Amino acid sequence: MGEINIKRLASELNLSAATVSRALRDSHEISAETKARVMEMAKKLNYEPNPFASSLRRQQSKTIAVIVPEVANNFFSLAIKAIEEVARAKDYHVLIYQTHESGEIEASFMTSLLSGRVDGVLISPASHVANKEYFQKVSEKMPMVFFDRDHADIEGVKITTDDYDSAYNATQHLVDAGCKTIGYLAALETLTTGKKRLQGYQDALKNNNLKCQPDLIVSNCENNEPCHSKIKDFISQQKPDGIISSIEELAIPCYYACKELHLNIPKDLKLITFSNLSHAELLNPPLSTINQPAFEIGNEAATILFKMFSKRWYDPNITISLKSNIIKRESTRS
Amino acid sequence: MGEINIKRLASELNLSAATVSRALRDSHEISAETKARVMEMAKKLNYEPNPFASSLRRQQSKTIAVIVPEVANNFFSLAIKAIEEVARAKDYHVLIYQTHESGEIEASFMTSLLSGRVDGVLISPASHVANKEYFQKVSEKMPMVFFDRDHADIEGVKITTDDYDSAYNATQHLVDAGCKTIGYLAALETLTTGKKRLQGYQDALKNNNLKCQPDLIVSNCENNEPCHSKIKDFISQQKPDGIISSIEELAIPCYYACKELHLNIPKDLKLITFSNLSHAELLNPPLSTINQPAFEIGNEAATILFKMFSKRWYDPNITISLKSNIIKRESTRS
DNA sequence: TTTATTTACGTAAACGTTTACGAATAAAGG
DNA sequence: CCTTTATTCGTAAACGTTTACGTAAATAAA
Repeated sequence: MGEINIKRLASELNLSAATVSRALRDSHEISAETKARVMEMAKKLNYEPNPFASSLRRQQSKTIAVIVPEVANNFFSLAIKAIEEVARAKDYHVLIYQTHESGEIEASFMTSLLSGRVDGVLISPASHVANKEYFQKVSEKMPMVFFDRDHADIEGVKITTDDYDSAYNATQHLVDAGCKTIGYLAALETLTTGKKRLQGYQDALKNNNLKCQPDLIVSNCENNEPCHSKIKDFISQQKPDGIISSIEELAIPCYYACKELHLNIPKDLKLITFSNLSHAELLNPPLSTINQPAFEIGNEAATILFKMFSKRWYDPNITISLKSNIIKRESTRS
Repeated sequence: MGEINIKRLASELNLSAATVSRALRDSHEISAETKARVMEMAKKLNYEPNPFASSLRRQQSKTIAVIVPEVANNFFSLAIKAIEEVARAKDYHVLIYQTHESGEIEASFMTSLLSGRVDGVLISPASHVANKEYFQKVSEKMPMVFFDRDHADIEGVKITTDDYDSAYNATQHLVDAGCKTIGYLAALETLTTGKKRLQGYQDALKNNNLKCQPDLIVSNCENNEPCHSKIKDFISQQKPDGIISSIEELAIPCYYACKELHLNIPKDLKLITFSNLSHAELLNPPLSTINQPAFEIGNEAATILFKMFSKRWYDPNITISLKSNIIKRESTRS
């Protein structure tokens, strides 16, 4: 029977395609009676307008892109959940891209978006950064919002958390719990996010007159396998009595390392981590966490993006910081 | 300076748009020399072909849709991770839709896909089912693959796990551990997935000559808040010494309920659950799980979808079952 | 040499919408 | 009565590609 398009729909109704188009878009130029006829016939024939023709003509895609390092991550999956909900409410579609922390992949995605495939971008940049100039290019062409992660040297709208404060407070919490030798598991070091967390940790140490030795900081530890032994070595050699982990993925190995080293959490070693683990309460021992408002970040970022679409947002260079929530549990009990 | 399109690119090169288009697509009709010139200029001008014009003309979108109940879920986020990777390798784009278990939302997404916005669909259907006829409509129009969840009365390509066997084996495991009164936390009851799990549980009980009372089955428990008290009431009233949970979301409340009821896992109550919790090992006590190969399911589903695109897949009605992995931990120790 | 074939490119139509412009009718104003 | 304005719809161009078809030149076959 062939596909049903607006011309066929129009001819069924003895109308022009223009009139049908306008009726479907509820234009004031069309009489109520005609609109009703069009709607009815459209429903009857299961007419679905071709989005590509529409996007081509109108120069807008009704689609946004979400670029994240990984989907399978407690934080990002929650943020995506929120973003999809906001988009759906606006009848927008959501394209998902994973960079796997690669700057090259990120660059390839971003430049492909220059084609106009999307009306806007929500991005949490990869930690392995390549060139960065594509950020500029994309944001010149369409609204773009950074969420959670960002680069200090790139302007734009950014939704982050209070990374400095929460790292500072978490470290202070360890100090208050009696820790004297506090290790830091670093990550995202190329990003503002990671830098601020590290700075919060270091400043907290200084303000408590605790030494801030470089060998208390474990870096370059974001791949999986070597990570565990690196952390285990760190614990057995430096013998920290407290650890703050800048990402969840580095805190989990601590549990295993402590088991293997027969160290008790929190007696021998107290542990707190940035995390969106939903069951931290049920771990053995319950894990103290710096909980980022992942859903709220996604929600806020998407909401602002849509405001930018409708020109109800004017500040092209602002950072909005949402508060993280430190939840003290058994793993940092003094 | 205006947007750079194929016509401008062509005029820069003193070529026709047709030649440029063919060169960019590496057509044999174009000389190597011309191709090189075109490529160079395209790169120089940062030319990105308009995907809508291309999709409109070629009648294909280079995009697939993934419809899931939730993104923020250990299972689905892993599956999506795999799907995105497969899609990226094929230069395809991935649209994400969340149904929140609503059949109406699902129906609305599916019918909107009839517009041709995507070349194929990967779907894990909502548990609250509405009409179902849209499954037929969509699969008539484009390749579609069910993953994890499916409806028995709908034909199609389905990638599932061995729900019956794994539920049976998990129940048997509880029996072997000495359980006599084994409760079942039901979910997904409208789906084949849920029915098979329940059947596996029931058959295992029968084959072990254990009574299979209806009041050992907790149903309609997929919303969050009422769920906890329902499970707590169930445990305190029916006093099961073993529980198998058909989804992770129902197992977690058991931990809290047992705490509140001062019951010890596994001494008073043994617990095993379908789950993709990555840190089940670290829970208190470590949780026995029926681990579904989420990544592999996503990978397999996406791979088959692409085979369907290229007509290298012929069976329109087949169910491929991947094996789940039962991991016995402290929570079911006898 | 003539004819057939291949190579390399151009012309123009097509994909299915949307919208600027125009026109016809009806209503209102003078 | 004529003129203006509002209402409602149609015509045709435009969005940026792709591709069927045609063609000129070069090469091969005869």
